[in-house]
Amino acid sequence: MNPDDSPHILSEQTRDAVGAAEADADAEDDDGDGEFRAFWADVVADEIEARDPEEPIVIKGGVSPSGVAHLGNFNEIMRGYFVAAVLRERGHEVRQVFTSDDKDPLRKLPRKLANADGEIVGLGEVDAGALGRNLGKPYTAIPDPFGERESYAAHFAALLQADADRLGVPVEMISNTELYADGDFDGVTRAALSDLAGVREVLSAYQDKVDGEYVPFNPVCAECGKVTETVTAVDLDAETVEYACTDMAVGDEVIEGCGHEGTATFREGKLPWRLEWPGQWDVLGVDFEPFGKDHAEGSWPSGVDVARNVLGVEPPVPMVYEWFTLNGEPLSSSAGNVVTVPELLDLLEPAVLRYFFALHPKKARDLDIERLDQLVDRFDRFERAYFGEVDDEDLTAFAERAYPFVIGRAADPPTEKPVRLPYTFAAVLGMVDDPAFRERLARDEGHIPDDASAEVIEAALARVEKARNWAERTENEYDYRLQTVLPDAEFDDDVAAALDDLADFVAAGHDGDAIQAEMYETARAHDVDVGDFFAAGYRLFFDDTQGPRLGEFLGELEREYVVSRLRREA
RNA sequence: GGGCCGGUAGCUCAGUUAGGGAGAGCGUCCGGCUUUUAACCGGACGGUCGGGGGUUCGAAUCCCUCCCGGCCCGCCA
Repeated sequence: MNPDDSPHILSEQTRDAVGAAEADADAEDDDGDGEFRAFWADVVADEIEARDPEEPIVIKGGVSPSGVAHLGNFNEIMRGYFVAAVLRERGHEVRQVFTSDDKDPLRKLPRKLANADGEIVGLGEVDAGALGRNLGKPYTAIPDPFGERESYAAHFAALLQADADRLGVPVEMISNTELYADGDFDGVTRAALSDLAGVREVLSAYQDKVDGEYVPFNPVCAECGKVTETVTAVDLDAETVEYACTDMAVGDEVIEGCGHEGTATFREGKLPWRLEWPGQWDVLGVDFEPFGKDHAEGSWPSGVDVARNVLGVEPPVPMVYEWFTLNGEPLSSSAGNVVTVPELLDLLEPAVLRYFFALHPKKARDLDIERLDQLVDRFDRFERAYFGEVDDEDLTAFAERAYPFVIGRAADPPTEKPVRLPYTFAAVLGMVDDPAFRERLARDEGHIPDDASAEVIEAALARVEKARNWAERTENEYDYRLQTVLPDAEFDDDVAAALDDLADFVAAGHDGDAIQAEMYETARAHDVDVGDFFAAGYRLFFDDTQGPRLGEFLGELEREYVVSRLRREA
């Protein structure tokens, strides 16, 4: 492979500066290097433009259906999204596609599945037999274990489509099975099978199994429906192959063939991955494709080779992205360490999630659910930087370029900064349910400007539900709620007497500051430790050992409720 | 063993394209908000930029080397 074919286009120090300069004739640079790019998607877009591609420019992603459409899979869509958005902003017509590689055979049972709502369930909760009986068959030939869609593949594709919709990404889902069925792959298949010696020579450099007998086509057995790998003859004129349905090794397991011998057309089977991937580039005219680092040293080099030397096409601009970890551990659906887009959207706004994908792809990133507040804080700072409120040149340069894409408004960037409640404060507001009360508390803390419109306020308060879900899910220190019924608690006599006195004080009508001060006075008067007294208050109102500054908080509540609660009456 | 990509403060990260001040947020500590608790405001502490060598007037940034981590180097995708 030519060094220029390295997929690490965001890592290299000396890129093809000449090409970039030609593509960007108005770039002003003194030393001849390319224009500085604060946003990686612009670097990629430069590479694409330098090739002078035909329009529409095609951006692809794709995965093989597996158990769960998790956050990592979504790189395939979101990394392309930013490049597509940048190219559109530069005036290009762009088509973003996503191939569901659903003619691949199911090779082993997934441990976990995601239902239509993106919730992760175990195999015990679905018709697992529908999967187990169909090992070896294409995903599109396997019933949906949830019994909702026409196939397992359709179920999985619908999940990703729904996630893309949730994040506002216009992506066109393409079924690989349909590409074969419609004949789109006929030409590629013919090219692969018409020069077997050439294909074997190319592939044997990457795969030990490729020998003088190897035929790069996997027919689907007409008898048992499984994807097979033993082709005994090729008839190019008829566009068919002869095959025998033999056993297939999958790791340590063996998926048994049925022994059937038959004939399959080019549309009744599939190409192996190393040919299929470049085949997709050819068929779909792909100009750019991001892929995970696992492909970087494996199928990418062979794909480049196949594209040029078997199919006679140029491979797309590549981009390797690093993998995410979740809570410090690798994403693994079998180990249960996965998170889906819908799950995350219960915890944060779509813009924050898009921001996460806008960060530099070559860095391995951990998504720490416990520390989700840090991610949101970083987004908020990123947003403030866009509006010129942060004294950080680098961040500001990145934000000025990337922010409009992150919030999905490249065409009409906002001119006013949205009102944002700090995430942990929003979590605190979750302790009460009344929106008006939430608004009053937020105003008291100065998080809502006096002249904010109803729409702005509603948008700001929308974060409260997210943050509250986060506090509940992680059971962290922000997870407390105002108790509507009297918690089960017992107090010493002197604490009880102090609570009664405080109740009288509140009943007499005082504001929050006064109540706060009185709490100290009352505690002293009854010879009660101040900490114990506050703890009693937190127990009564939150059934917890800690909470917000109590006196001022009680001043905001309905007086009658506070008085009766302090008297342990209701 | 070979190749690729990473390694910056306790945590999460920016800065590496374009060599010149080592940074942000969070956490911690101290202080303020009329006397502990969330929030808010101010301040401090905190890093041999993985180690070493080299180039340079000057290196987190370029080169070499070593260490650590992930991925690939069977099959599959």
